[in-house]
Amino acid sequence: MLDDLALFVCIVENGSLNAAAAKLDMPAATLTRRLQKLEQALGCRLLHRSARRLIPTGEGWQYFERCRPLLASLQQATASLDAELNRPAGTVRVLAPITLAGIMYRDAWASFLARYPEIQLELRLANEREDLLTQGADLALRVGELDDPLFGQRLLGWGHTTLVASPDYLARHPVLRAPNDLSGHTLLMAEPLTSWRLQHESSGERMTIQPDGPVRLRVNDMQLAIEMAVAGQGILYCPLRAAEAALADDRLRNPLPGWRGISLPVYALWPPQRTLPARVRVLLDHLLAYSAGSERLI
Amino acid sequence: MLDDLALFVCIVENGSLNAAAAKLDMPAATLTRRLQKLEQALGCRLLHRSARRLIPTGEGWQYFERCRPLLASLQQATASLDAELNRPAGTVRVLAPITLAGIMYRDAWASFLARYPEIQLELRLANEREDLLTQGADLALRVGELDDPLFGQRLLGWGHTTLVASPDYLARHPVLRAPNDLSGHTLLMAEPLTSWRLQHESSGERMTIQPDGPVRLRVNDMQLAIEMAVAGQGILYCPLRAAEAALADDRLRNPLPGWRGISLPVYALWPPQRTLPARVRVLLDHLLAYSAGSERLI
DNA sequence: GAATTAAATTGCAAAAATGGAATCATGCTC
DNA sequence: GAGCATGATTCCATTTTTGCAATTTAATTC
Repeated sequence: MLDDLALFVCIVENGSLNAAAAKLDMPAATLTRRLQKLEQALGCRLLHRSARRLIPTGEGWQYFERCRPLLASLQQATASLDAELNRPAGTVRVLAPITLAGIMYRDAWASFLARYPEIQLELRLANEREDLLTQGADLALRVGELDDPLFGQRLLGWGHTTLVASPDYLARHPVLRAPNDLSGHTLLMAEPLTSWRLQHESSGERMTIQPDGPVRLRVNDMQLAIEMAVAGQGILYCPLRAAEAALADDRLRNPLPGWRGISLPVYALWPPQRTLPARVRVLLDHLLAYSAGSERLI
Repeated sequence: MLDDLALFVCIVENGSLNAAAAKLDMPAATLTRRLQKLEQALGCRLLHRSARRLIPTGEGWQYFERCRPLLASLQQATASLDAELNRPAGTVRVLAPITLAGIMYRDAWASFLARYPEIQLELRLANEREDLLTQGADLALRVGELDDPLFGQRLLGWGHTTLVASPDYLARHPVLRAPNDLSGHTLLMAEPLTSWRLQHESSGERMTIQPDGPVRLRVNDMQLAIEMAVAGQGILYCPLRAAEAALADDRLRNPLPGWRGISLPVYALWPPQRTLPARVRVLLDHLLAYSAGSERLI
């Protein structure tokens, strides 16, 4: 109906069925019939047509004048939207765990923003896994294995974890020899790393510790947790990357030599759709390149 | 495409395919498929849909926001136009011979205008038969038989004609006994009555005279021609109705007793279309009623 | 006035859309 | 956590629409 109206407008604009047919790249026969259908639907004749002339009726003119600007706006709107959506511009909404985004990918956001000045990045950080669809997000970063096979996903890299404590703390407390020794220590818990999963470096043996008893501090800010560890307040299980600087200059050490935290896969996840909008596509590519650049060690 | 977009907007407005299907009175299956087709055409997903949820994507929201107001305007425009065109309002353009409209139907226009205050009447008067379509006219009045069977037509009545001359003129000139006697007289010709067609009242015998020789005055204004006849300038062939008043008070007489001008059919003619717009319909009805009221004697 | 020609329309086979029923998926209740 | 109920999707017979070619129509030219 609206499409037929658009055809009618095109016919009037071009002055004949054949001209409109050429412009629209469809047979004139179709135009005739759809015009007839439209006239029937509207209950009035729109064009007086004979083999040689094509003259709008009074009704035809009225419909033409009233509908043409609106139809033109609509077509322009869809065309410009189409162009916009196929250009890396607009808002990209990303869901990510707080620490992952705030520490591991901090530089990735910065370079992304610098590279795509027309994209507005909206980071919605939360340690809880939120629903991509209800949040209206374009992309999510997830740590750990994914369960939804319908969603698009790519492995970005691996997030390494480690136990840390300050030399000061270690000097004041019993030496750790095995993971179970942790139960005698003061522990700091940084969400969302509530399960401490360790792996023996040579044997590959794995252990999972649920530090539920003697936790001195539980905080959902990784930076603060690390500062507390540096301050000698206890042993912390945290992303390797977050503690890198402190480990490098010996403000923190691994309290359990021979053991390290396991590595968790970091995935990018997006809603099921065949083709990703350009603005999301370029972010994904950027994140992939960034992860590869840091040797997938996050 | 635009129709599909309208469907999409309706789906978003109603929150689900089934709700939209109910409102639009079409099966949900159709909605699904046309939505899929639209998404394919636009090259992006518009709605995240699962069995229980229906959430517009970023693209979906953009299309929705941009297109909804335009689509609403369009639908409203067509709806209001539809209502308007089915109401006796707007402009009616009428083609008619000058004398017919100016003298015979003068009162009809007046009463029509009084009765339909919302109609603008546009009378395009010309003695030449002009093309309804190219003139963009809704209705034409035509005197004499019509030849185009495709156009809509109705007989409005009969236009009687007559010969007239002033008593003064008749006293100064030889008495007429038969039509051929006209050739000895001074003749006044009022366009478009260039063929003088006479009929014997009792025998029905018909004669056509082409007064090409001795025409004193040829004018395309009937009123002026009559005034010249009243002034005794010659014999005039004119519509009976135009001379009625002068005949009644003996300023004019029939110069050829026993003969009268023939009667010509007066038709209303309109472009081929099944249903006439309301504003034209009421004018036609009005003219028919007017003609019947004057006993079809014009 | 007859032939020409450009344009709209129609006929027919093929392709596409439709409508109703069955199926599949998933959030909600018990 | 299993069953239920709702909503999207798919299947298939039917109707509608399309595309091409042939036909008709009417203005223009010779």
